[in-house]
Amino acid sequence: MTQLRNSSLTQSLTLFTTISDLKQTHSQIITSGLTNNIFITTRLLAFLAISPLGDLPYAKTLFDNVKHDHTLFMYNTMIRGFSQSDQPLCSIEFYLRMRRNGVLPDNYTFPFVFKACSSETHVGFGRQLHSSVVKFGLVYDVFVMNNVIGMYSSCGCLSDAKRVFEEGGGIGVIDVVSWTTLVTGYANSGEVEVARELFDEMPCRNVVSWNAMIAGYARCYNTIGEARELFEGMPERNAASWSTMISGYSHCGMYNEAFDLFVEMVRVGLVPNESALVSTVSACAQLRELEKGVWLHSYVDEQKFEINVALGTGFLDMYGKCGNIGKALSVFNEMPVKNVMSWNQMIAGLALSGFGRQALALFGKMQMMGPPPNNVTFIVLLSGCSHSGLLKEGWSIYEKMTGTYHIKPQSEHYGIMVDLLARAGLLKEALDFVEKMPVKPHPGLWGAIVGACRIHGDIELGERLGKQLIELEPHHSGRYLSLSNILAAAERWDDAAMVRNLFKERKVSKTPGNSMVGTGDTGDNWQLTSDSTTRAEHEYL
DNA sequence: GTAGGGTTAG
Repeated sequence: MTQLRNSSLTQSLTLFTTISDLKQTHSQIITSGLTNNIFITTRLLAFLAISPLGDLPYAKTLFDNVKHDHTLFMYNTMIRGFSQSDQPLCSIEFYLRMRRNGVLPDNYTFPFVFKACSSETHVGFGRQLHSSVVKFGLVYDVFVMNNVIGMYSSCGCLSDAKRVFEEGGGIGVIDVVSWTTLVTGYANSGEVEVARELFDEMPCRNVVSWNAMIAGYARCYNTIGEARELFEGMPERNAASWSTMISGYSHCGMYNEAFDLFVEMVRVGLVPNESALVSTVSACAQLRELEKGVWLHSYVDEQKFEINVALGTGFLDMYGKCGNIGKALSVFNEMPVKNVMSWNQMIAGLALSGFGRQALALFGKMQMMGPPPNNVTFIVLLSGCSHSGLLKEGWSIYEKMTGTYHIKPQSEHYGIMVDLLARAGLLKEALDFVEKMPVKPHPGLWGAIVGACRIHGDIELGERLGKQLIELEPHHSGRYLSLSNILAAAERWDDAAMVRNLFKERKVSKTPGNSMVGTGDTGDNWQLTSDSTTRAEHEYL
């Protein structure tokens, strides 16, 4: 048996780079009888809980199995690990467990547990924690207080965040991070003007503060120009500044601008980061410009950048949207790690390229060896079935979603199901489906059935639904056109013309608000036009 | 004896 000395173990703990190395070392620790060594256990825990190569469930198991009492440091490590995981509630559980066991929190505990309650649903606990901070005399710790501000900000409680910020200012515990946190809070709550006022008031700014303000402006198409202005005028830029701007363009639908800025970033010799790459790939996908996407892919290969899940998913989306489904498949197959979005995107690519059956087959594989499907998986699958006319398969997917996976259908799922049934000519079934829906159907669902009635020649049903739909949405031009098309298909030219006239007279092609601009029309006038419908037209409807 | 923040991603 290998007898390890304490010091060599400690050394090896800082050296391993993979989880299997660590597990091997852990088993050596167990066989060497060193499990009672608090320091070694702590080092292991920290690696497992915090390192990107870590393994949180394994950390939890180790935590639960230590022989001695847990130290404050161990609790802090677990709280920190879970605060940046997908189960932040576990941080709160560890905090409560710590308090139950009589361990007192310190200035390292609070920042992470505040992060864990940065969602509207946990603001109540956040408030309790805030009063604990006061009780433990930590209001002079700027790290703790900035996290209080951050917690209130991301929970949408801007007035609380502002109050804490001002109180901090009163006792001299705010710094550039406090300002930036508050600027971000206002920008994310849609109060970008307030964010800008604060930004202008800042006693000093650094590159992160500038990036935060740019991100606030870049969120929205109306203000992206301001974002670019700040970007051009800032004293220094880092990779995040560029990727903030690029993702802003991509998010606002300005895909060419996103791509051009990425090219500019590379041209000036900067190394793009993960998020710049992901945003640019997504812009190429939206542009449906295969050449740009291929250029980006070869650039990534040349630079020997690692293609992680997000980037890989972006590439397969791009190839799928640009019509190169074979390349999308090879990217998908080569991805070492795939998440639910990667699978969804690949299924969508197949479905939208007309490979409905292959999409279903990939879903079968996903059920066996992939992550659990989510609501998006089913949207993608159902629309694939609808696209390829796979009626029976669509029904069974829908049943699997609600039965096996207990996913509650949303309006998207309902819409696709109606489309699927109506396209297949099952008009009565589609109608039945809409009438039995537990939520109020969107008028568009009836519209889909009316359209299908025309294609399948069910004039009677189409006419009845078409009239109802006009009553439901008298200002929607498409509703008049659907009815008119149905009547024309039945060669009832006079009726069809009457509906078209009605539509013209009601001026429904323009919304009342818009028609008043530049035409001299008044709202009353529009109303009058609407009322001037002839008796025959009224009777027809 | 060990530690920490605010910006960017599908």
